[in-house]
This record gives sequence, C-alpha cells and structure tokens, in this order.
Amino acid sequence: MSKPRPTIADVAKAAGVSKGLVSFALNDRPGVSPETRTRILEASRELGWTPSLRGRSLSSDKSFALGLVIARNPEVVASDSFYTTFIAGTEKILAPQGRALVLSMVPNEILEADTYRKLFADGRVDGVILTDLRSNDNRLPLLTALGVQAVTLGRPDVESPYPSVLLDDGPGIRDAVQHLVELGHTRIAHVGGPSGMLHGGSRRASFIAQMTAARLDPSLVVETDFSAADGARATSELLGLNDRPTAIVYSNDSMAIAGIGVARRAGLGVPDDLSVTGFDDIEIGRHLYPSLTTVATDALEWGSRAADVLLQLIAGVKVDDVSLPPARLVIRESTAAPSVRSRIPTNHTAAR
Amino acid sequence: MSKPRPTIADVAKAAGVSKGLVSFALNDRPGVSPETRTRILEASRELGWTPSLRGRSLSSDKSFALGLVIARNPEVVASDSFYTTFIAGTEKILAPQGRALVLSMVPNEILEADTYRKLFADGRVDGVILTDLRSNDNRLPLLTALGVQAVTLGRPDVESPYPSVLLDDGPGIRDAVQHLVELGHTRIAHVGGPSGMLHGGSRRASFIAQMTAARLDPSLVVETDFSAADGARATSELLGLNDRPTAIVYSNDSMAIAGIGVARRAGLGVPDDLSVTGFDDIEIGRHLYPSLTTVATDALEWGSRAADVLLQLIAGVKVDDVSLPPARLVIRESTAAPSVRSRIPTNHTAAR
DNA sequence: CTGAAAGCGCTTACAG
DNA sequence: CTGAAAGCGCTTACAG
Repeated sequence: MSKPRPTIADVAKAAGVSKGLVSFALNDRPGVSPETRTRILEASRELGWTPSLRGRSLSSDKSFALGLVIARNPEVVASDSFYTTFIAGTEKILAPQGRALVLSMVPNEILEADTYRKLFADGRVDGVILTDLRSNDNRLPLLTALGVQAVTLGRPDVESPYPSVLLDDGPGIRDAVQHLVELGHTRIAHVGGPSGMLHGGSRRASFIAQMTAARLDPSLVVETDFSAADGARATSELLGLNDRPTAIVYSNDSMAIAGIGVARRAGLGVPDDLSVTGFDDIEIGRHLYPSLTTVATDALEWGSRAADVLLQLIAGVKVDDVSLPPARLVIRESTAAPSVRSRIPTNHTAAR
Repeated sequence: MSKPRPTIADVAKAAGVSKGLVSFALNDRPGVSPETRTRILEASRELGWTPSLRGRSLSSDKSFALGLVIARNPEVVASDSFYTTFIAGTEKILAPQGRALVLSMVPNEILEADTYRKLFADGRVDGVILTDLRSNDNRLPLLTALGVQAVTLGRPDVESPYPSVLLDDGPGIRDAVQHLVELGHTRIAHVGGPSGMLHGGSRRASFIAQMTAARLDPSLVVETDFSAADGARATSELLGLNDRPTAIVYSNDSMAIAGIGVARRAGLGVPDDLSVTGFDDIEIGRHLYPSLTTVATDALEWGSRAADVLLQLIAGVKVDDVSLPPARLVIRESTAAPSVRSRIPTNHTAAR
C-alpha cells in the first residue's frame, strides 16, 4: 500500500557512494570526509530514510529495548501505583533514545525464570531492570549465567555484578516511628511485606531499630503478602490483642487503607483510637478522610535513573551505583496523639 | 562467554540437508518427506537449536510483538487498576505464543501520535491495542494511514476497519441508578470522565437514560479528568448545591473514594447522608468502611480477548467483533436509603 | 578517505 | 521431495 521505505542502498546510490560508507556516515563514525558526509546525510534526508531496527538488530546483535518482568499477583500490582509511576519514569529516558520497554507480567516465580530466558533467547532486550529484590534472589545467578546486563533496584544481599539504583526506605520508616513516638504512642505495630522481599525486610529492620532506639517493644510485627486483603487480616489480628497497638506502621498504602477500614469497622476512630501510616504515597491517600500519613518515594525518578544506568551499562560505560534521596515521611491526618481511652488496655474484638 | 547458539545452518549440516529444507521442516510447511522431517527435527533438538527472532523478523517482516500506548497522566493511570489487570490479561495469551508486549506511556496526545509512528517505523510491533477510545479518535486515521493492524476496546464513533472487543458499561451504570432509585433517592448526580472519551460518554449517556426513565432530573452531571483530585473537586461542587444530591454515581473508584472523603469532611455520613457508587471494582474498595458499592468489569478477560483477536487478525484470520459480559453492579455498603435529614433540602457548605 | 564484500539468521521463490 | 541461491537491511573488517 505505501511505497517501500528507502534503505541504505538507496541512499548510497543517491549519494554515489557505497552502503558501507553510508552506514559510517549515518552512525557518526570517523573516517568519512566532511563533504561526503554531508552529501550522504542530505541524500538520506531527501529520501526520508530512517534506519531499519530489524536490519540493525540482526547485524549488531542488539535489540534496543529494555525488559521489565513483574512476577507478582496482578491484583497486588494493580493496587500499588509504584510500577505504573516507575514505568512512566523509564519512558522518559527510553523514548528520546529510541528505546522501547518490553513488559512481562507473570503470576509466579517458575514462569518468571522462563520469561527471562525467553526474553534473551529471543533477543528481545539488551538488559533488564530487576525490581522487588528477594533474599538470595535466584535471578542473579540466572542472569549472570545467561550473560546479560541488568540493573537492580536496591542492593542485593548476595554477590552481584550489576549496578544498583538505591533509594533508602529506612529514613521514611524511622521518621514514621519517631513521629508516632513523639505523639506519645508506646504500643506501635508494623504490618510488613513478605520477609523474602528485601525492601520488606529493610522496612521491618528500620522499624525494629527505631523502636529499640526509643526503648519500646519492637515485637509487634506481622508479615503479609502486600495485598489489601492480607493487610486487613493482619490488622484484625493486631486489634484483637489484649494489649492492642495504638498505632500501626504499614509497609504500603493499600494495606494501610484496608487497615483503617478494619479499625473503623471495629468501632475505633482513626486517628483518635488508632494512628496509621502508609508507604508509597498513592494519590487516593491524599483524598481520604482522614488523609493518610505516609512515606513517599520518588518512583518516577527511580524509573528514569534505572533506565539511564542500564542504558549506559549496555553502551559499555562503567557505571557506579546511584543513590536517590531517601524515602521521606509525609504527615497528614491519620496520625495523632493516642486518646486517653486507648491508652487504657482494652480488649476490642476486631470484626472479621 | 557462552558458546554461540546453533543456527539453521548447523542443523542443516547435521541433518545433511539444505538450510531451506530445515526452515520448511521447522515451520511445519508441506513439501518435506516424513523421514527427512524427523531427521531435521531430531538434529535441531540435539543441537538445542532455537529460532532467532531477529533473523526471522528481518526476513519475514514481522516483529512477533504487540504494542500498547497509554496516553494519560501517569498519576491517573496509577490509581486505576484497569491497565495493570488488562495487561496481565494480554500476557496470558501472548506468553504461550512467544509474543511480547511493548508498552509505552506518554503524557499527552502529541507524543502519542509520534509514539505510534515510531513503533511502526521501527517495526517494533505487528499491531496495537487501542484503549480509551476518544470521540472522533485521531488514532484511527493515523493507524490506517500507517497501514497497521489494530483492535479497539469498544466501538469507535467513526468508521473503523478494525475489530472491537466490546464490554458494555451501560448495564452496570443503569443498575447502579436503578439500585439508588429503589432505595428512595431522587436527587442523584453523576461524576463522569472526560466527555471526549467514549467510555466516559457512554457511562454518562446510560446515567441520563436511566434517570430519565425513572422520571428524575438527569442534569446533575459533572465532568472530570478521571483523577481523584478532580473527583474531589466535582464532589465539593455538588455538595455545595442548594439542593444537593443524596447519591452520586462516579465513573471510577478512585473518584468515588475521594468523593467519600469530601463528604465525610463536610460532615456528611456515607451512606447515611450520601450514597456513593464507583466503577472498576478496585481491590481497596472491598476493604473500605463502608465498603464501596461499585460496577465491576472483567479487565483480565478483556485483555486476553483483545490480544487474541489482534493475534488472529495479524495471522490473516478474518475476525468479528467479540462481546464480553457487560459491566455488573456490585452492591456493598456505600449505598443506602437516604436519611430523613438528607431528604430535607439543606445548604451544606462543602469543605474544599 | 572510500569501495567491494562478507556476514548476521532466517525465509522464499526458482529449478530440478 | 530437495538443493542452491537470493534477499531482508543493516554493520564491519579488509583492501586499497
């Protein structure tokens, strides 16, 4: 239907040179006289030539694309705005450089390994961004065995040949605990993510460290799968305790919001009877009543830097780890001083 | 580092035939004797041969990938679980067929057109899935001019050569209105999406139709950009009315949740003073207190069917539009009969 | 500085 | 049924 697009052969003929020279000129490589170069560039412009990624891919053994494999329950991913914002951030770097993002979502870790293998066997991507690092992450040996490039979000707990883009969760969690302590809370719980996930673990560690520093009992920790449903379950558990917490530090916003629901349903006021902090700063948290005190990270920037680092690595540039500003506490309305009533040990029976 | 992977040339040599024959055998094309075929297949298996997507792409002029371009504010996308779930649905079809998804997120419509052009100029994708159809959508003429394959979510309001995967929003919205009418509401408002977006328009039309059928005033309609912030703004506006609504039908869940926040902040109880319905059935809605009455659609299935239809189209199969079960109302706690207090015309000043 | 050629790994007419 | 060859659109030594 549309006439066939011009190739470098057409450009070469128009400029009266060989294909090889055209390639050199078009790729800004040395060894082409200025006049010839401009003649070639002019010809290519006149013909409306644009490089064929496929031809280039085959001969240069590159795909000009980056991969992102998300191996989590879609429902959890969906209620976490992190990925979407992160992807938007990568796009800011990729698009101007003519790179694309290949996205895979898989429900479990078996399919995850297959997906990485397939991505590289097919030469779909030149490198991958590793998110949600796990303890002793099996992707590291897998990817090094495949001989591929990667960048990790956060530093792995095992030997890794890949650069990392670091964003420290710790300060945000510590500030959240400190904020609650200053408000007068002494029974503070933590609802965290899976212990197998590094950022879940680091948030938990920060919680425990800060509680210990404040000479408070740091043992009120419940592990979840990061879903709102599991956050609700954990909250019920905590509110059912004889000596229930007056504040809960959650590891993400959707669990915090679900937790508020559970508390309210059990007849507790937020923040009067229970203070709540989240993590992520999702948009809806700003519009709740009470609005959600939370910990914010710059997911957009994280995405941009990760893409940037990986692209440099692929280009053969030696890159160091890069550190982003740490997570920071955003105080809103879901935290307050504990009420007198809630200071007295109670025995609320949390609704389901 | 790893030894070079075998090519069909290696397989040909091992099987003692020509490369061409290998290609025929490997692609299940007729014209290869059974014995030769098995000999070739065996050789390829022994060598661990796997096709090179790049070689195949160049010679067959296919990319074996589908594209999805999302041209919306990342923040709105992030608070809407639709895309994530939809993508997970496409993946269920793509992965087993060795296809990949190339995802682009762009902030505005100018970049959007460039992105589609680039995707095809680079031969990144064999077709695209068109979501968020707009009135008189400029992507339709663009894509037909580019001569590419596509599938649309919903039916465009202009001539379109592409098949559609249909999921009717109407019944869900109509049932929501009907549900509120049956509860005794007479002042019901609608907070909708951008009028330029077809599904925003269709939800609005369904609202108006059902209100009219119930002989109620259908004029309480506010348009938004689908963000939680704008949903809050619209709610403030409605609650500031002299004759404020006792129920609001929102066009998505995040606006509904923000709307509940605004109502509560203005001293109104939900559902006692204001009933609220959402759209999408995001996970967090189930865990709020009160839990959110909403309209659910099967985004996962929508994704699968869209990918399936597009893949068939690309394979040269003639495909018809496919219809999915319509959106359905999910009644939870955010709707109830209007309280006596709220039936009396009041003059609440909504806090911002 | 420039040309002619081989090669990347496939597919696909064209002969036999 | 099978082989030998050309071609997809680039890149990259190798000569000159």
